[in-house]
Amino acid sequence: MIADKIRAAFDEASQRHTRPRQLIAERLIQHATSGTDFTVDDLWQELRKSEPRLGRATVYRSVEMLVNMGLLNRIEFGDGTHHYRVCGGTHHHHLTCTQCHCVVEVDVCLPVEQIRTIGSQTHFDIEGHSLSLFGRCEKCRSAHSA
Amino acid sequence: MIADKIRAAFDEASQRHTRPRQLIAERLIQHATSGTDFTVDDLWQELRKSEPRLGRATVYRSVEMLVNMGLLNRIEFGDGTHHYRVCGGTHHHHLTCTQCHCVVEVDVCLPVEQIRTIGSQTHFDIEGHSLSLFGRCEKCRSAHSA
DNA sequence: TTTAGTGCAAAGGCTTTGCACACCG
DNA sequence: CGGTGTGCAAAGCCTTTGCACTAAA
Repeated sequence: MIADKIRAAFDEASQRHTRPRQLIAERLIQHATSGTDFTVDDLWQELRKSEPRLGRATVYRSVEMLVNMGLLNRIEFGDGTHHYRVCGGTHHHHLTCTQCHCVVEVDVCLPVEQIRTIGSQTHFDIEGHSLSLFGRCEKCRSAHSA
Repeated sequence: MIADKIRAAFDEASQRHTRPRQLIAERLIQHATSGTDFTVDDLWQELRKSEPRLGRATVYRSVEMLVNMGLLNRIEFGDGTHHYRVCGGTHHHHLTCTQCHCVVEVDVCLPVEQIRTIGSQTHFDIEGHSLSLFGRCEKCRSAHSA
């Protein structure tokens, strides 16, 4: 379960159970459950509601840690902005609406043997890939169909 | 030819042939020819050698314009940095070395019918996609094989 | 001459860092 | 208590903006 993974990640990376990290973990679990993505600032604003003194830097530090541990996925948009998203582990990619920035998980992927071929052609040791699809979601299409 | 495309892009988007734009075009043609990618700052530094008074903002403005016209491709790295690259038009993707950041063009791509399927499943009007492969290039692998 | 395009410097946004303090164990 | 983790504010980066000026047409 994702909630356990998040808590385990904090445990593994640190020596103390602090209130800020508990709050961050809780909020991330909610995001994981609802499948919503967020910016560091989103997260900070949300957390500040219940803990006004929580520092922005703390949020940045936790997010960085979780990204390094592979629990949080950084989604880059073409315009240089980016969101984060809890990634439970299964390999998947994202389809983002270019208008409202909503994100949907998709399970398209590159054929494995194609990746292998590229690896041997280029003499690269291929470690990973990221695939982003862009388009307009149903809502935005109908809203702007005029 | 790519050189013509770059010049044509400047012509189309503007009314005057200025020295800064000529210099930028020239430099981009070189990058296109050698297949090297670059940051805005790289480009600015290079141009400053021959034209010390050339402003950073001018480079930013030109790069933005060319990205919008599809002639320059912004490559996002996982760590939030990004490079630009002259893209002659043919559809392709990039394989980047996670160690030295060198970039190779590859012609892998998602099967078209998969994209279509996703579109209808998600009710998105899919407009495009970006695919990045990461790995370690031959040089870096042998250098660090120890 | 006219005004698009430029250079400069200041302002902006996001992120990181330094440091004293708090608080977990 | 001891030291990790925190909050705060300052500093850093990269990028954009405002504005007076330059130089293409």
